[in-house]
Amino acid sequence: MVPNAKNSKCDSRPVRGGDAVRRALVEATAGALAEAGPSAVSVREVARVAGVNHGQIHHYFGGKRGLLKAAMHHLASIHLAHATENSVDGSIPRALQIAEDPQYWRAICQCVMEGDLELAGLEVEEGISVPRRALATLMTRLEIPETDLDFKAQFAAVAALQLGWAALEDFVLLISDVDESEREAVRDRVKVIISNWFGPLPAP
Amino acid sequence: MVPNAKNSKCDSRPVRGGDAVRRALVEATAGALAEAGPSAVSVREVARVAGVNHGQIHHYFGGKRGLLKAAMHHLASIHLAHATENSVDGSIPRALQIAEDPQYWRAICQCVMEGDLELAGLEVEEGISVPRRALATLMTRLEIPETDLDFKAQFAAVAALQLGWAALEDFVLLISDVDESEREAVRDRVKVIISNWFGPLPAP
DNA sequence: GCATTTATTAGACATTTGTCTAGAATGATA
DNA sequence: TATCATTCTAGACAAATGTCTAATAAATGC
Repeated sequence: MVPNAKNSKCDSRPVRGGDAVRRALVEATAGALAEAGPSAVSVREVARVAGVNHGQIHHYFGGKRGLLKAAMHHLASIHLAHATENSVDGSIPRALQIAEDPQYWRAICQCVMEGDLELAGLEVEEGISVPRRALATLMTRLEIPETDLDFKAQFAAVAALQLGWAALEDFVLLISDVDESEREAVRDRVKVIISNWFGPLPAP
Repeated sequence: MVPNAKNSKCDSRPVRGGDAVRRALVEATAGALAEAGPSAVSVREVARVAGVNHGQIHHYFGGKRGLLKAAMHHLASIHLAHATENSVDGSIPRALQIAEDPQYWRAICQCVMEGDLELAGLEVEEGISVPRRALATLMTRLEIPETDLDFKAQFAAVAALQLGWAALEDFVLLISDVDESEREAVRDRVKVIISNWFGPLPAP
């Protein structure tokens, strides 16, 4: 990675002050986490792009693990804010809203693929993870019995589709022979496929 | 990872002889590649589970990069053998046959997510990668014009579904609230969803 | 049996990693 | 101004990594 990165607000002047340092580190970590996965995050590299001395990580987060958790929590709270905000304004909330927060979902996929389920499942609210909450909402809304295996398979399929899309969009478009000029159109059509998956939802 | 692994045929007696060493290293690497991604592969660890001195890697493969390429090539050739063998016995070949070689597709996903497209796209035959070949077959079989964006979107969606499934099956089942006893049934239903994606295919 | 090639081993080497610390700089408070 | 807590810096440290090599062991060809 080039030392002269495109992250961090200024790059020339180092970041100062407790909150600013915390924020810069968390944001830089979140980016690296979604980009390359937890094990590939280097605390020294993260500190460099955040414009901060690497010793600060131990000071503010206790170590790499604490920094990763803080970054994941940061991404999850952003996503949760988007999700609730979307459901407030009248629009029907869909199964998972992966197209919205690709960084969050990419980070989840990275953690899962590295086997770090603790990190991937950290985004809980009242004991329930974010995707699990979407499932529960959808099932009550559609009045599905809890043991309907057909529905569970449908949900699992659409979850796999959306996670796969979030994590591998570029590659999927590549093997589908979609060039740059067609990307937007194809992406929109895939969104439609996902939206229509369960048919029209009844109003709450 | 525990040093006393479950890999390698014997574990007690070290592997000897050029071909045997090569094979043991490639197989151990393929496993680690699918499990944790290229950057997480340690040549020393791989040599240990293969029952081989780590110096052999430089001797037989020139270094880590060569070993990774050999492992990817190994997985791709297995998959290609399965694919052609399947299309011979009369059954209709489907878009991608991801459920068949999860190790291969997991490895592909790992490479893509780390940004190592060279490694992910190495599985070429006559200049065309494996997934790209599936696309071409399907399009000629269904007589789809090359510029049909709706079809490309359908193909991209099913590719994302299958890749996402291969890479994240455990996690998807987890968030879908599928417990151990339901796994097999749900998995079968998802296979059906994929098989019926493009409707019945005309005979070749 | 001897010579030559191949296979194998153990280790050196530089680099990178995460952790932790002693001390300097900074800022607030009294 | 003097005191104190916070913030920040530079670096030490052990562990792990990929690369490469000199030396030994084994096998092969004559």
